[in-house]
Amino acid sequence: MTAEPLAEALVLNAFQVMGVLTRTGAEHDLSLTQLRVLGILRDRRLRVTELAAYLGLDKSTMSGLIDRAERRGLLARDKNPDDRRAVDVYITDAGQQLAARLQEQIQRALMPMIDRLDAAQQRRLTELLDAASPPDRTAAAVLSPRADRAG
Amino acid sequence: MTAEPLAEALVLNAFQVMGVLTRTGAEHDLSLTQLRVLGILRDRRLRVTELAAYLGLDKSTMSGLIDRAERRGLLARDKNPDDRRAVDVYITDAGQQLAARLQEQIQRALMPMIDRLDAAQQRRLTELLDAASPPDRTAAAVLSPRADRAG
DNA sequence: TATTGTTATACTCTATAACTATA
DNA sequence: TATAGTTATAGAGTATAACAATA
Repeated sequence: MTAEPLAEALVLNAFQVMGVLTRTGAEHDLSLTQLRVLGILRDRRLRVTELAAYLGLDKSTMSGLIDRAERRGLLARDKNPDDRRAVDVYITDAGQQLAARLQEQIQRALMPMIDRLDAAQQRRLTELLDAASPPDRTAAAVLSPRADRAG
Repeated sequence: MTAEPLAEALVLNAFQVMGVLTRTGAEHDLSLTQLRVLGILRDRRLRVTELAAYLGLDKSTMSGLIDRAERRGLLARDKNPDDRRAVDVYITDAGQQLAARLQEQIQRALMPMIDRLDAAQQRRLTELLDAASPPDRTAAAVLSPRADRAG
């Protein structure tokens, strides 16, 4: 086999983890993208364009995502006082509460995977994943706030 | 910190791997779902309902996905000879070639992550990911054919 | 002129409900 | 009756292009 077994394991694992995130989000009618928006805004207030950059999306896409989350009371918009073109986006209390619940639920849903390893293996896997993951502040921010501060 | 560091590492890593898959697919105008369809059909011929079950999607969703892939010449439909209600779906030569190219490109795109580890670490990470991942034949099948046969 | 954000438009992905054809 | 697949419909997510307001 010329195939890279690690590549295969990474892809398989990623699909399983994303499955957990997708299903957990779906229980609250949240897409993966909305999940990330909530996670990112948990400890930041960002303008529309900055948020779009975090997610790698167009600003027009961002407008729609914010609209729908705002309609549900999870986010809100504010005029930026320094630049009257800009719009700041921030999470509401309701959004904050939902984000906290999601974090718990995701951790719990990942437990079956984690519990397949003993404590030493868990530590080792964490180290290796951290070592393999290039610093990237835009990637996750779904679990704890500033989960992305590694970079 | 009560947070589970392994959970966080898994999520961060999953987003990075999915980013690679999404970007690679996008270079060929393929969504993540179309990528998976192609991967699954690489070495199987399935009926519409079976394919939908693999992906966890409704059969009506599946119809649309197949329509669009068929229009692009990547898949084709066949009447099932044994059950005249059923429709078999299979990958075309063009689809097979595209799938092979995608596999190469994905492997190459994952290399920056993999190369951050030395050979022993790579083996160890592969083992740990395999140990942590519950058997799941529906998850991946994006890289090599039968990448999902672990279960 | 360039940037920020929204809107109009179009396409993909997704599910639900209704339908046809077969079993 | 139940199952296989398609179609109609609706909504979310996405990008491109055009626009208004501001810098």
